[in-house]
Amino acid sequence: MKQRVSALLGEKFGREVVLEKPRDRSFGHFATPIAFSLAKELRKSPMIIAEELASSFDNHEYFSSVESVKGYLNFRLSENFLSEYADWALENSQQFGKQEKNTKILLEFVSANPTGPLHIGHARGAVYGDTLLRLGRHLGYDITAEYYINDAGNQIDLLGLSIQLEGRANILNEDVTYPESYYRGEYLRELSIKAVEKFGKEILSDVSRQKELALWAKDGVMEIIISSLADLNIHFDTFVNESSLYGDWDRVMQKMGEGVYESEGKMWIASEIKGDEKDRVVVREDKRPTYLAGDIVYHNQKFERGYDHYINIWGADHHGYIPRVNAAVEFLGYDSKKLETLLSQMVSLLKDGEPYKMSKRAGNVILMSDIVEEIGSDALRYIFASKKSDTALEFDISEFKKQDSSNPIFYIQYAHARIKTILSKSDISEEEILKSPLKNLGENADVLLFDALLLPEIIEDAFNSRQVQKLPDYLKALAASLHKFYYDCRIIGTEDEVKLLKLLMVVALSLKTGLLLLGIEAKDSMSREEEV
RNA sequence: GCGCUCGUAGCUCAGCUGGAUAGAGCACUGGUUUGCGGUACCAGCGGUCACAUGUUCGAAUCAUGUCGGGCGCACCA
Repeated sequence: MKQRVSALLGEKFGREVVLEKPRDRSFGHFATPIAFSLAKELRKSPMIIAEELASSFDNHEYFSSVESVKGYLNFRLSENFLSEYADWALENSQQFGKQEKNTKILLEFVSANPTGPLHIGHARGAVYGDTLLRLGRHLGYDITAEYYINDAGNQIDLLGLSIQLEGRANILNEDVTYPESYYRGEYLRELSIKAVEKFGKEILSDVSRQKELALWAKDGVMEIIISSLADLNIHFDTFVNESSLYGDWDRVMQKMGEGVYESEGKMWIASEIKGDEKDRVVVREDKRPTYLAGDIVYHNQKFERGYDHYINIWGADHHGYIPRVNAAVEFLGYDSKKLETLLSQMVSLLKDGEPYKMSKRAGNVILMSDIVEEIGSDALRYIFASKKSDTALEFDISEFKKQDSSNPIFYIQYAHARIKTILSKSDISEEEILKSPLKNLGENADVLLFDALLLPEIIEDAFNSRQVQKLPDYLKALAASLHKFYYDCRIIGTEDEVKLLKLLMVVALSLKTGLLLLGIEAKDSMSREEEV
């Protein structure tokens, strides 16, 4: 809708036209301050330019009016335009807001270490990534969702050690002295029990078998991770194991050419000349590769797989890591502009205004699965999708347990359910509703229709700017419009029943489509008894 | 110390490719249709957009500086 108007104006004025939403709806559907920017070139006052421009739109099929107000140019779309667009949307409900794009994107997110269950910080990155994935796919991008499994390096050894400690303490009943760093949490007990079943008790005491134990255990941990992601409606297309990459190391190092060099018995990447603070070690003196080495091979592999664009979603504490990976990509002969790294920031949880207690049982972290159990997947997804991902966030989960308008997710779903209820109560058939033209609706209904039809540009804007919170914001506003309309205007039994029902169908379509893109179920009815 | 980032209503946050009177929810106060789900709606209260300077017809938005918070500054991942 906006694209069409924008294209029309761009053509007419021979320049890019900024279209914005007027603050007050009485100003019209779209507005542009173009007269201000033209004022300088034309050496005329913005008011006069706006007047002239406005009058040049007389009787245009798209607009019922074009007015100039204080130098702004305000457009009001015609009923014909809106009605035809609504018809199209209802007829192609599966396609509403969809596009075709010939771009292949590799989206890597979560990629949490396979050493323990996901915690609340991981959940944010997971929701953010999955929401982007859904938005992008809806817009027609061919996106692959990938999880990178760090199954090499110290943390894997630590996993083996931690299972042994747990098993020795609880199965062999030994007095165990705990080292400074090891993993803790309930999942280790289960893993140690299963390990004994599979390998026998000896594996708990044999230090030389730590690695064997860990490599077996990480698959179990990945199962836990994958299943808790599935609870959030998040699924990955591909998994890449870090351990599988090192066979390629020599070839990749060759490919880096002068990007790597040897010094002090170690291999370094010359990342400083590519804008990093300093050069970094990639292979230690004892020949063990560093974490960066794995990432270099991994990114090489990504680029060799031939995507048009790459997106990584990382925890914000890794932001210092971006320059060195970009440097490696450049040395490998690829365009680092194709690699986009987005950050997901810390989360602090409150419950009833108090800091949420970390669970000892879980090893002093807040488990994602605990929160999902407490407030549900829909609410958790909504919370993370509704805030900018790259700023720190604090939220109180008690707010999302309420069953009233203070809980936005409830509020939106209730709007959808209200529409479904009305539609089911009316005697008019769906066919009849669809045939009826959306004309002479009156001002309130007209506003609602326009709001509902705005969804496609919201989706596009949210994805392109990577600011997924624009979608939940929109849905909340649309739900508010609906509730207000519902309150003001009776529908069943009125003369306008047919077309008002059609209007509501358009609203429901946008709500449902929008919720789906957030990975949230659009309910057809709300039950009062239901307590999350 | 250096780098990144944030500072908007009592609280949690939107708004930031410069544009019309700075928004929402919560909290607080007061109201609502002889009606389709009141699980809703309306109104009020509440702001020096951290501070300063600059650029501009126009700055919450851009630039510079100051103050304050967070994160990073590994041959850990």
